Parts: sequence; structure tokens; C-alpha cells
Amino acid sequence: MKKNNLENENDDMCEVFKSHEDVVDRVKGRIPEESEFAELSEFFKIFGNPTRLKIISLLSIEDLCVCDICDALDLNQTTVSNQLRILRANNIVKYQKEGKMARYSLTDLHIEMIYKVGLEHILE
Amino acid sequence: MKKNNLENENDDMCEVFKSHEDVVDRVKGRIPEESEFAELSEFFKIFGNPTRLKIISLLSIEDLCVCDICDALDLNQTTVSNQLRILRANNIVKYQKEGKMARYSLTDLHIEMIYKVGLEHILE
DNA sequence: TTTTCATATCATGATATTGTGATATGTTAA
DNA sequence: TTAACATATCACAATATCATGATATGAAAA
Repeated sequence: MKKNNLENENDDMCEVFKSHEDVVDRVKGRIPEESEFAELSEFFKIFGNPTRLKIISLLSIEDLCVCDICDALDLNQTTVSNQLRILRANNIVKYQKEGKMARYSLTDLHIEMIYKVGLEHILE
Repeated sequence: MKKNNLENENDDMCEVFKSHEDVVDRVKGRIPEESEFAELSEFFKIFGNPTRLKIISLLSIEDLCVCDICDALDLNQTTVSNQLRILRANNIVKYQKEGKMARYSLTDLHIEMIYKVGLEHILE
């Protein structure tokens, strides 16, 4: 039994979880699907770790082999390799084998953009 | 005792964690400080949860009260309120009290940009 | 007052993520 | 072959995060 009378346009009451039905209906139809939110959150989760961010930061300057990343960040090889695996699995870095070495680079410009807008945000 | 001879410019060996010293020295000087990576990863961590992304997605369409968010996302009030607290603490949403209600909105355009670039990335 | 409602905080068990030691793989040099 | 090296994978203890029930706060209505 909902109110049909519109005698007050600025009625801001939510009346026990019934909320503003018109507003709710409008926005509900304009957001992505469940599965896309799941995928997107997995993607952003990758940026939520300082080690991975450092790797992304380095690779936004130039392509590097695993060994150089370890050295530049003063991290052990297992740690870097593990994080690179996660970055690869999430399509954030790619690599090219060169003999014994693996040269890593960022997958595309989206990655660099997100990293830089984030950095801008926290520095402002 | 490092090699000084440059007889081979394309020498790609890393010689046991000594890596490519010139490259490493160059990039090391161009990345942010430890504390900034910590802060930035905390910031991005917020985007790494589907519930919070949904809230961000809704608020990128229009400002909403807690009740509307619960209803639009079919989530219980505690969950939404908890995530809003995290979003507030991380400067991702702000709110305005209007009587009993709290009307939430995104803090600034960076948030919307990051959300949208991420969505673009996973949809391509 | 007291009641009702919108929102916030606390506490917790379930689950996920972290860095790292041990070890494996695969490539090149000897 | 064997040895040395660059990188990858496995396993796990320590830690962090999640959703949610119980409860608190604070504003407006009665």
C-alpha cells in the first residue's frame, strides 16, 4: 500500500526500507551486471597491493626483466615472480621471452591511466 | 667486481642478481616513495570489492541516500553502511545530512574516471 | 517525554591474500 | 652430458577483509 499522493515533492522520508521508488527504479536499470562488477573488482584488487603498484610504476617507465625489478625494488625473487604471475593472470602485464630472460611490460594504456589518476588523487 | 667492457651492447645477462645496473639506477630514481605506494594501494583496495563498486557505480549516476542504495542493490543496511564508512574514510564518497537522511555522493571526478577506465578495460 | 525510523558502530566467524622458503623448470655455457 | 643462472610454482603461517547479527545513536513524529 504505497502513497500515491504527491502533495509534497520534497518528501525525503524513506518509510522503512521502501525508499524512493522512482529514483531506485531509475538507477537500477543503469548499472552493469553482477558478473561485470565481479570481474571489475578482481581487476582493481590487483592495484590494491604496494608491491604490485611498484612493479606497475616501474613498468610505466620502461620494460624490465624480473631480475631488474627485484633489484630496483629490493625484493626477493619469489615475491616479484609471484606478483608478476598475478599481474599476468589479470591481464595487467605481458612478457616476452629473450633467452633466459623474461622482459615484462604493461598490457595497455588503461593500466598506466588508472595508476596515474590514482596517484594524482592521493597527492592532491 | 663488475664488467667494464662494453664489447657487446646487447648483453642481456643478469649475472646472478647483479642485473642491469644502469637501467636499474635510472628507474629507481623515478618512482614514488614507499609511503605513497602504501597510500595508493589503500586507495585502490577500495575499488577491489564488488559491493563498493556497485555503490560507486550508483553514485556516478546520481546522489542517493543509504536507504535507496540498499534497495537498488538488494543489500542489507549494515553491509551498505559499513562499506559507506570505508568509502568515506578513504575519501571516495562524501555525504550531507538532510534530516534523518544522509545523502551520499562521489568526492570528485577522479573516482568516476578510475571506475570508468577500469570498466572500459574489462569490457574490451 | 516515548516511539519510530535512518543510519552507524561493534564483534565475529568464514574466507582470501600476503610474503617467503623450498623446490622445479627451462635455457645457455662449458 | 653437467653446471650455472633466470624465472616459475608450491605450500603455508601470518594477516587482512568480508558480510552480517546485535546494538547504539540521533533526529523527527506522536
